[in-house]
Amino acid sequence: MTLQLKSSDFNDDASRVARRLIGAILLVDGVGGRIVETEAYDRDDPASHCFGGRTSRNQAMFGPPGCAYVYRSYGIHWCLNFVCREQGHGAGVLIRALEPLYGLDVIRERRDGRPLRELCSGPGRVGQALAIHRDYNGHPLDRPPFEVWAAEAPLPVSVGPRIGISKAVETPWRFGLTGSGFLSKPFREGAKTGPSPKP
DNA sequence: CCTAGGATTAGCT
DNA sequence: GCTAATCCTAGGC
Repeated sequence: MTLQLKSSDFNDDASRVARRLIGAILLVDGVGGRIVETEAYDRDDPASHCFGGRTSRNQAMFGPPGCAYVYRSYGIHWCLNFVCREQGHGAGVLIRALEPLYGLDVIRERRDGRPLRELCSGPGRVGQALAIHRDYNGHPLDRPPFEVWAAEAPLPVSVGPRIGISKAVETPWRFGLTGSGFLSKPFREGAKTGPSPKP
């Protein structure tokens, strides 16, 4: 944990940011862990909340890069995204899963004592574990309560289609730490890219 | 104004 | 595998 990401690190294509975030450490009030799964969403992407332009819900995604975009999912869950690209573009990275490492007691309590594997393995679970809520919408990620620390070494990253969407279902903008036991779902075999572990 | 449906999860069959 | 839970936005009239 040596390099804290700043807003300029997010001024890039969402897919590149999404891949680069695998292995990074995300903390909210000191609680969190290693990011093991992300998805990219862009403006000209029918699956994105930004598709069709600016609305009251998605306005944070059109704000400065390196801020949070928080949305309510299925009326139940709060999901966390990192805003990407230049201000006004409309792009983001959904944080889909963490390997919980910091503040485990707090996380377990918020997650009702569920098993370790189920604490942060899904976007709604991440939201609950880190106590994400609407007041964080638009909040800069390089200021408290957020901290995002860069991954320290190149890691094996799996790539595949995004989950739970009905449009652009084939776009391979889901990224995951290869072999992690904390993914929301496994990746198809052979969906690897970047450095891979020796067989 | 009205309402369909969603970047999900947990619990049950 | 199936589906209820639950809110609120976005889009239609």
